Amino acid sequence: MSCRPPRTPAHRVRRAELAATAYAQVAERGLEGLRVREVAAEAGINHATLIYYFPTKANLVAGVVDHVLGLLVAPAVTPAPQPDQAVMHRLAHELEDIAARLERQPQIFRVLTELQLRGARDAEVGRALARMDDAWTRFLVGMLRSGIDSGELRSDLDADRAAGLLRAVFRGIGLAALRRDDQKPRDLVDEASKMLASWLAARSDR
Amino acid sequence: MSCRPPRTPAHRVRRAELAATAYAQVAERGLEGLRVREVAAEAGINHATLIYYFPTKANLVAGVVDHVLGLLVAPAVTPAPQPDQAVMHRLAHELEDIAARLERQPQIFRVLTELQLRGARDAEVGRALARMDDAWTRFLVGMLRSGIDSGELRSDLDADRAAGLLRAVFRGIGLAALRRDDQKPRDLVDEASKMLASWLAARSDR
Amino acid sequence: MSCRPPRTPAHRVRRAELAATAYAQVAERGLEGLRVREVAAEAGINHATLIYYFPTKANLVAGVVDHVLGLLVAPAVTPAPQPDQAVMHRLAHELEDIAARLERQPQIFRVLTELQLRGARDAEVGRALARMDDAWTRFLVGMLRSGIDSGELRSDLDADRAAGLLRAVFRGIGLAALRRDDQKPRDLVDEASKMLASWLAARSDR
Amino acid sequence: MSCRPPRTPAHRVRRAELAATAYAQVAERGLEGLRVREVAAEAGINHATLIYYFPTKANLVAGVVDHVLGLLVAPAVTPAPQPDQAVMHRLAHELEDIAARLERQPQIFRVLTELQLRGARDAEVGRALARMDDAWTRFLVGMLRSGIDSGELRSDLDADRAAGLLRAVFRGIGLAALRRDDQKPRDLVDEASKMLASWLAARSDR
DNA sequence: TATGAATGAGCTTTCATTCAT
DNA sequence: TATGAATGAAAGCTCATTCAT
Repeated sequence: MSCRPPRTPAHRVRRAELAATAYAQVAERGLEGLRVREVAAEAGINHATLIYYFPTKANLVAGVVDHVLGLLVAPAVTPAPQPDQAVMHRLAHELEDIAARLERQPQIFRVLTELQLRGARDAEVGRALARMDDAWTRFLVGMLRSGIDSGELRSDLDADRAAGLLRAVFRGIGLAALRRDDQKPRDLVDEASKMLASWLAARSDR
Repeated sequence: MSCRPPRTPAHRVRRAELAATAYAQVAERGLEGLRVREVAAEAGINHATLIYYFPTKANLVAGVVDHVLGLLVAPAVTPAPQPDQAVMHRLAHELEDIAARLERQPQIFRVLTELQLRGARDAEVGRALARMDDAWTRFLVGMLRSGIDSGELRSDLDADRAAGLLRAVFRGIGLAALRRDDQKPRDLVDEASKMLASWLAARSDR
Repeated sequence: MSCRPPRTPAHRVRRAELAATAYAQVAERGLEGLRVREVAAEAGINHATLIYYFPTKANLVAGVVDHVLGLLVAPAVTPAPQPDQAVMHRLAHELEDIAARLERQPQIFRVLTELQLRGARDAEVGRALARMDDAWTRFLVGMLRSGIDSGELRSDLDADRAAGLLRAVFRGIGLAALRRDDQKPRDLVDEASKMLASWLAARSDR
Repeated sequence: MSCRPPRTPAHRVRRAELAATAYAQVAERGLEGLRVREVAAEAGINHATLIYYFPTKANLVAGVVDHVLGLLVAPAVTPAPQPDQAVMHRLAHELEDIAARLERQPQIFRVLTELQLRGARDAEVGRALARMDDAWTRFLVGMLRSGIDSGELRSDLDADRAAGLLRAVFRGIGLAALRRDDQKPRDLVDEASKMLASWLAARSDR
């Protein structure tokens, strides 16, 4: 409280490392099971030292939020297609990205859900997630609009409403990570790809 | 612990009431914020009395699970269509049901998500949810199969995979309740209805 | 509090039975582990019914005291020798009695020790035990005096001091029940018999 | 639980002090009346601080056990006689030691009895007491053997059985502390000294 | 920077006891 | 007599946070 820690690069790096450790704990035990002492022990430092970097537990949770958002915007497994490519191709890439995450780091969806639930009661978490959601929505709307304009997508599509549904579909697929014995994420994504194509694509055969 | 209370009808009713109170608390403050004393206070009884009905907190959470499952199988807002009706009609009814819940009791999706997260770490909760999920899956698969057999749905549909995606879509729509300022649930559901139709329905025009 | 239960014979019998049940619980789990509900459950009645017979837990403990004292004065395994028999013979009988109890119902010494510890802090229990102890002391002193008078015991014996030591020896032997893997009670008693003889008996060989 | 406190000398000292406080509480109110909060209050610290040193109540009880054993092996009031002195003299010293404790710190016998009772149900406590008892037995047996070999004690003595009875006698004398209005411990010990002499000593006059 | 020690608010659970029926 | 329901006073324990060094 007296002297806030400096924002040197080394400090930032350390904070990021500790936030990653906290993220791992949340993935394992849930936000409810997050313990300051446990995170510090996992990081091999004294709990008071952790508090030096994150003065309150809320700060630590904010660090976890940052970490998750960082993971989400991180370079996907496959290189992102250019904006000038076909919309259906770009959507397929998004689905591919989700499938890859579901296979390699399913915890991210779990932690994200934990944070969304908390966001409803914690204004700071809520705002951060809302920002991310808005950015995602804008991205989807833009993509859909360009597809509609180019004639690749159905002309009677409402970009805003369609983006809302797209988000719901993606979210729903991500939530499959919460079931243990679910079917292969790959199958789910392949089927979703067909569904979206039949829904969005302009009917060239008419 | 020594002498368990009897299972008289009155006792069951009381337990159900208290579970409902606990459910409301979870909806408001999350599973993490569930407090035995708070639930008792809300119900206007001593906390020890609550423990008389639910000897442990885990029991109380199990009561919340039962309550949620009860809500989910409760008679939907509109009368359920008969199994001999068109599949698309029945699917539309499912969507309608979700929309109605999203408008009238959105907490149910919030609590359900809380329970799913806990289910990953709490075997008892996990089992109960898995049972529900399995029943839902069987229901969807059966519906899709009958549609495929009758020629109403695309003949090349894989009922199991399609049911998996359907579940994901429904789940994703339900999760819209976690966002505060989302678009109208009705719009989301209407759009989803179109999407599912274009995906599942046999192309009579070909 | 309003109406104390009647003292009918049936009532007394029931109280005695319940006290015996409580005694068994104390033997098993200690005075600290005595639970009103547990005793009631063991007796197959509602805990409130037990409270009807023993309005407070202290009453129940008093009942256990009575039960233990009853066991102690109960007809010993072998018929008690007449007061006109040799003192050493009567002492040997006392030792035999302890040995028999150590073999058949060692719990009695355990419970007795529990009660003695409590008696230091609970006036009611303390008084009851003190009465018993006094009676025992008087018995021993009388026996020793008659032996001294008759010339069977050493003439220079101080009956009061000797009785005190006798009590200590008996108590110490009884406490052997608190050790699990102790030597055979029989050996202990036999050895004690020799020790007391060499200490108390008049030296006829001098 | 996560990060156990270090075992620095200062820490050990503090633990010992707190264990002594707990010991005093047990002496005053019994093991049953031992309260973590009460001990902390008596020590002038917050109860959570006490838990910092003794993470569980069982740990605290173990600390009390250690404290008692430490008191028992502590340098007796009078300097311990050398092993080459007469056995009867050494036995007399043991009795003297008990008498001194009975007069100066009678609580030790009370607490010891509490612990013995608990040891029957608490494996950890039981083991610690068994170790002490074994050591004591070995000490007595060794002493008796040397006396028998040197001709100071009766040649027909069975060292093991005699040690068992000796232990019982000592224990019984120690238990005199549980009675409030008992005779002087000194008288008891003097009488016991005579008794043991007549029992153990070789009859030089025969 | 880093740490061990210390703290207070609050949690679930236990249990003897009371009471209306 | 007998019972199920209800209660309040604790109890042990957890944990984020503070602080002196």
